[in-house]
Amino acid sequence: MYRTHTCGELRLENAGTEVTLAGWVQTVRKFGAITFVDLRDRYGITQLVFAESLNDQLESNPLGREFVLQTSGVVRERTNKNRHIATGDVEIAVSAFTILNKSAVPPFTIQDDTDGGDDLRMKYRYLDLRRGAVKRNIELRYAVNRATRDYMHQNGFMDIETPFLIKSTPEGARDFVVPSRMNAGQFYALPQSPQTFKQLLMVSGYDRYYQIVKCFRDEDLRADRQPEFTQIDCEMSFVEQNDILNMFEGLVKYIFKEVKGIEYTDAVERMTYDDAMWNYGNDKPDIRFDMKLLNLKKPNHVLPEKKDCRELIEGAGFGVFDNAETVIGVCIPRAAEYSRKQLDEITEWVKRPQIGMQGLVNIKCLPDGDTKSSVDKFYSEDRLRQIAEAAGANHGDLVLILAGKEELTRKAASTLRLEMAERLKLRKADEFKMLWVVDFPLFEFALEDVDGGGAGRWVARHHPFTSPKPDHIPVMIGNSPKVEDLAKYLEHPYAGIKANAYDLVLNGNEIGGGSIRIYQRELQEKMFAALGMDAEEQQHKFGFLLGAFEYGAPPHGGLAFGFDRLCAILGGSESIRDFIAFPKNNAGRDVMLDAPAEIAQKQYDELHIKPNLKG
RNA sequence: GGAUCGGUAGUUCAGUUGGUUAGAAUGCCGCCCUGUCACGGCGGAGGUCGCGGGUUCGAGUCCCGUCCGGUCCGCCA
Repeated sequence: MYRTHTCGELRLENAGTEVTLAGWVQTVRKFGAITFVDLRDRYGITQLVFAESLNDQLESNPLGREFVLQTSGVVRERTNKNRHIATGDVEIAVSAFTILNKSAVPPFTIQDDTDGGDDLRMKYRYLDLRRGAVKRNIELRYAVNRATRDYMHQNGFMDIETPFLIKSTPEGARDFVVPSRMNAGQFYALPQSPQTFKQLLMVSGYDRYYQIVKCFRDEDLRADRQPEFTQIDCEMSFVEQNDILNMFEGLVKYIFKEVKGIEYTDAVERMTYDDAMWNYGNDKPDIRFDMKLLNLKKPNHVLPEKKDCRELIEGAGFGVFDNAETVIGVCIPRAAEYSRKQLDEITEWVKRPQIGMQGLVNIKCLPDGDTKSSVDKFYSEDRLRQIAEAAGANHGDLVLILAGKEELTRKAASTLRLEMAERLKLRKADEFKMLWVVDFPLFEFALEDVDGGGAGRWVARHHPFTSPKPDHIPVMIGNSPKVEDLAKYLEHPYAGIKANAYDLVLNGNEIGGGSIRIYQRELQEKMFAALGMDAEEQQHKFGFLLGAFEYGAPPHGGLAFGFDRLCAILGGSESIRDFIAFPKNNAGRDVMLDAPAEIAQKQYDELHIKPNLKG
């Protein structure tokens, strides 16, 4: 028997018992004739004491960091207790020890505050995973997994596995493909999600399905995006949108309770996409703080008009505002005291290429009620005060105003809002606020081909299986089935046909999204046609689904959560990498394996492919 | 595809207008130390300044290229 206890479980009441422990050497502290060793495993750290009588043995078998050590001895109460660790009341008076394995000196310290950089940690990920900080993330991930499975099981959902080797039907993201050896010249694709399979399972009558499943997308990465990532994928039959929203906000609340011990009792607000864009410039607003955007110009067909604020800025002869497509203000609470230097710094920040604004106008609402602005010479103090009031500013607040092209300005205002909230420490990692964003547009216009002379095309904002809102279905099926007419109806990307689609947003992060699906063949065909697919292509790509819809497909809908991201947010981190045991880097590489890598010529031959490398 | 920051000892970093033998902390090795737990004290070893080219009497430092890593935009739900 290698061990009788773990390194995390011995307490004062175990004093006097003979135990055997096994673990890794965290530190060796030689103190004159006696030697202290901290022995670590997954469960904790226990102090070993080697008395003088063992010195000869230690001399011939010296211990080093990360050696694997088995040791026996009697548990005894410490004379000097350590209050920082759970086992701090006791220590093991070592009577015998065996070095089970030696270790090279690790390239970084195995501690929460390691001295290792990210690159090195990823290369030696198996050592990094020994660190408490990473271990706690992996444990949190398992806790979220377990809570999810509990909740889903309690609510009658079945976990059904779906295949990883499927057919490439690129609609949104680029597919990862796998060459087939037995079918020369043909390829599988790895699923971007089990979307069509879960819909087929609904047709098959498995009316509550879920899966915690790997998905694959061959797109560029970010701190919160990996090429292979995990979703909590769910689908239900005989449900309306509200049934789904209720069921899955319930899931997240259950996870909060089980994993974080947080009773999330508030109702989850439901906000339309249009309202989110109007008030926050963003379809995943962080509503832990207010700071709503003030639209100072009627947005040009971009959003349904809520309130015409033009009179506040028009007629002053300030060309920047007069000529801009959009003018948007953000009220920054308690920031009127910002110095010229600070304002210049923020101005430079919005002028960075990533933001791309030309400049930044400010209005200071001074504590004494006076108003001071960078555009004093164009606007009367009364007018400035009116603008500030419309932005929700009180004495002591600062209003920042951006002007320019609609989409750029809205995005910049949204980013500025988040940045200022970050600086004001309004985005607290231990505060959680959920939000459903509903009524997304069914389509959006992809500009990808426009620069190259193409006309652009309509694509599904969510995916092509999303149902339009019921009162918009006639537009699809009725009198305007043609793409041209549809395009005419959709004058601009933010309006037009709305979908029965919804996202769950947590602290400004999209953690899940889904939709009520199309379940009638005719409507699905119209949808495909709207996306530019002719009958032949529809049959080739999705014939199996259209066929299934002819055999009694029930009304159904569902959603999928980004599991890695959910874990990262619950763990208070922006990056999902530390919540994945073996993640890939920015360029999609596994630096530990050094993958991807070249394959042997024999493998190319078997797969009937050859590389076509330029240069 | 683009922007931006970084690459100097095992590790994390400093390194002045270009100027003697490139430093600190930590880790590692040796010696001392009987209650440490970030132990302490003394000593020591450890460097292709990412790589290639250029400017210069002289380059860690300036210029060009390239590779690697971080973050972001495009892309992606």
